[in-house]
Parts: sequence; structure tokens; C-alpha cells
Amino acid sequence: MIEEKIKNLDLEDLLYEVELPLSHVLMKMEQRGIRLDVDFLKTISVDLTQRAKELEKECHELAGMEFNLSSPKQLQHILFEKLELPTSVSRKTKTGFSTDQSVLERLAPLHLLPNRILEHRELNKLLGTYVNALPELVNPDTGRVHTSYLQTVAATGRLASANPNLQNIPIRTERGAEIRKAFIPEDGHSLVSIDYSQIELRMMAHLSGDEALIEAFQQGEDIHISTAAKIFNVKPEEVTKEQRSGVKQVNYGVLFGMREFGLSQRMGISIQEAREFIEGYFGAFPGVKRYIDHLLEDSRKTGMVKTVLGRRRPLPELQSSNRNLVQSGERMAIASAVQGSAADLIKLAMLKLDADIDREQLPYSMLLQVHDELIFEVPEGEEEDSISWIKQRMESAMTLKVPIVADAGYGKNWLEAH
DNA sequence: GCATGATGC
DNA sequence: AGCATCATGC
Repeated sequence: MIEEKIKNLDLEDLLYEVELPLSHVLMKMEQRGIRLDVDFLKTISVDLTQRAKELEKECHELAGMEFNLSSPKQLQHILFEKLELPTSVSRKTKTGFSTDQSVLERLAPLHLLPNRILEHRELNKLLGTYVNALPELVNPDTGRVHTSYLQTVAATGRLASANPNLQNIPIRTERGAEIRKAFIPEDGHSLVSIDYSQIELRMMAHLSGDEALIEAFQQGEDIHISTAAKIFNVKPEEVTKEQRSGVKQVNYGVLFGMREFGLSQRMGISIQEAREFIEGYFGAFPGVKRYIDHLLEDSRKTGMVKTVLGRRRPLPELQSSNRNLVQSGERMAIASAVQGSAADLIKLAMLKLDADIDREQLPYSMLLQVHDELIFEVPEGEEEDSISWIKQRMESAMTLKVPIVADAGYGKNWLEAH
């Protein structure tokens, strides 16, 4: 029996106190939806389509022939055979040489074509996945888009969002970020966005109990600067931008179980330098090293990894005789413990927020969850009050060994609120 | 249906 | 380098 199995795996609290009640909260969020400014997207679409056409023409001229810019196979032929650009910067895929972003960036100094392809890919992605696709998904009855939240597809316990996926709306590039302006509040309302600050690193500090990392968070300073100061044994004000940026990548690399090779690829440094970076990190934060060693040992024995709320992820890879499979399983174990525990935290916050909004009969609507961020719709004039009310609950959803901090903003669209 | 490459956290 | 979804080519 399934109930018997849940009881035996000690998953009763997670199911009955978290996931099932959460399903009701998610249903309300899906039904409420979020308003979309379709006219605004139509305007963007015209501009982007025009520019994409120009780029297509230019690419054909640069290549000396017509080809499908969206076909990696055809592009591979143009770049590496027709134009004879070096394949040395490209890794091998099953079908030949890769033409992904990192490869095109490395080819850019040698020829104009790679840059134009990069821009064209960005525009095509924006048009196909967001600008042209989102208006099709507006419900004519509500004038809003209604995503579906999936509770059972992510191995870590994170939520997923589909049809449309509102958890991967662009923000990084200027053109992409424009799309967020199309997500708007109901008349007389504002959008409020509150996101956890560096929640996964804080979770690592909590899980590992590393004294130096905990101390760094308790100081409330820029975590990447304080870790850089610790690793390089200098004062925080002496940390260079380059040092901070390197340490930031290592900080996040630790969460994903990075190894020398991965870090060297990512940072564009030698494997030897990457090894020194990682040794420096674990030297400065020995508690993190001990935690990871213990987690991996424990996961290997039990064949699974658990989050703070006891959510389980089976990892049979750890018991494989294939070294690559084991190493991949080890990265999954580390990532799952951290990511899954952060997912546990925001789920508790969502339950508390929903219950208190109901109990106090507040006019706040929870609209979206984006892993470490919640977006609400609140009446105009109540932005500041709602922010402190929500922030307080998000920051106290669990008690960790480090402070939990959430940053907030509000505005007349999602970009402004972020 | 798989491979590739884009987007997000 | 971990976790996802979506579009496109073939």
C-alpha cells in the first residue's frame, strides 16, 4: 500500500503538511494567473522580427550562400568547412562540432558571422518562446496567462512551471528584460516581487555548519567579497573585481559539486589554477569540505540524499562501478541537498503566507513562484505595507544557523518590481 | 523521438 | 557545473 510505504519512508509530514496543502495554494495561483500586455508584445514583435530579417540577410552574405540559421548542422558546415574557422575552440558533439554560445564567442574575434549568429539566436529565442508565444496563451475570459505548476517532475523537489513556463522569463539581456514589462498588475494594483538573497549559499552555510561561512553571513556584508578576503588572506576592501568574480563562481560551483575541470572550463583558467582555487576555498571553509565528504559517504551508503524536510532523492549512480557515473551522482547529491532544501524553505513560506492572507483577509494575491522569488499583486498604496508583511514571513519560514534575507521591490510591471 | 541550443534559478 | 521548459532541425 502507498500509505504504508509513505509511513515507512517517514514522508508523512512532507506529504500531508507540505505537498498536499501546497497543491491547493498552487491551484489558486494558477487560477488567478497574471495579466499580460499583449499590445506591448505585438510592438516588440515587429521590431525584433525586422532586426532578425536584417541579420538573416547579413549572415547569408557573410557566408557567401543561403542557409538555415536555425540549423546547427548547416551552421557547422558554413563555419568549419566553408569558412575554415578553427575547430580547436569547439568541443565535439555526437553530430560533429558544437556551435553553441561559448564556441561562437571564441570565434567572434576571427570573423563577423559568429556575432551575427549569436544576435540572431537571441532574437529567434525571444520571438519564438516569449514575444509571439505568450499572447496565444492568454485566456480570453480572464485576459491573463495561467501557468501550470508541476510538483512531481523536478528530482530535487523544486517546482516546475509549464504552458507557459513563467520560471524562465528573460532578464539577463536588455532586449530580453523588455519582455518582463509585459507582465502587469490588475488596474488599481501593483506587482510586488520578493526574492531570497543568496538562499542556496545560506543553505550551504546552515547544512555544513561551517563557522567561517556562517560568520560571513552574520556580518551581513557582500558574501563574495568576504569569502575572497578569507581565501586570499586580504582585507575586504582590498579584494579586486577579478577576485570577487572568481570567488563568486567558486561559491556557486561548490553548490553544484564542481571539480577542477568544470571550474577551469567555466572560468577560462588552467586546470592547475582551478585546483588551487578549490583548495584555497576548502582551506578557508573546512566545514564545507567536511560536510560534503560526510554527505557523499552517507549518500553512497544509503543510495539516496535527503533535504531538511526529509525529501528523498534516490541516487543509484553512487553505487555504480563507472567512475564518471559516480562523479555525476556526487554532483547531484550535493546540488539536491542544497537546492531541495531551499525548495523546502520557500514552500513553507508559501504555505504560511497563504494561510495568513486568508486568516487576516488581506487583499494580496500570490501570483508566481520562481524558485527563490515570489510575485504578488497588491492594491495600489499598500505596496510598502505588504512588502514588510510578506518579507517578515519569508525570512522566518525556517530558522537556520544564518540569517535569511529577502529583497523586495514593486512597480507597474515585473521588470520594475524586480 | 533525439540532439542541440536558447531561457531561467 | 546542478535543476528545469521550449523551439527547432532532422
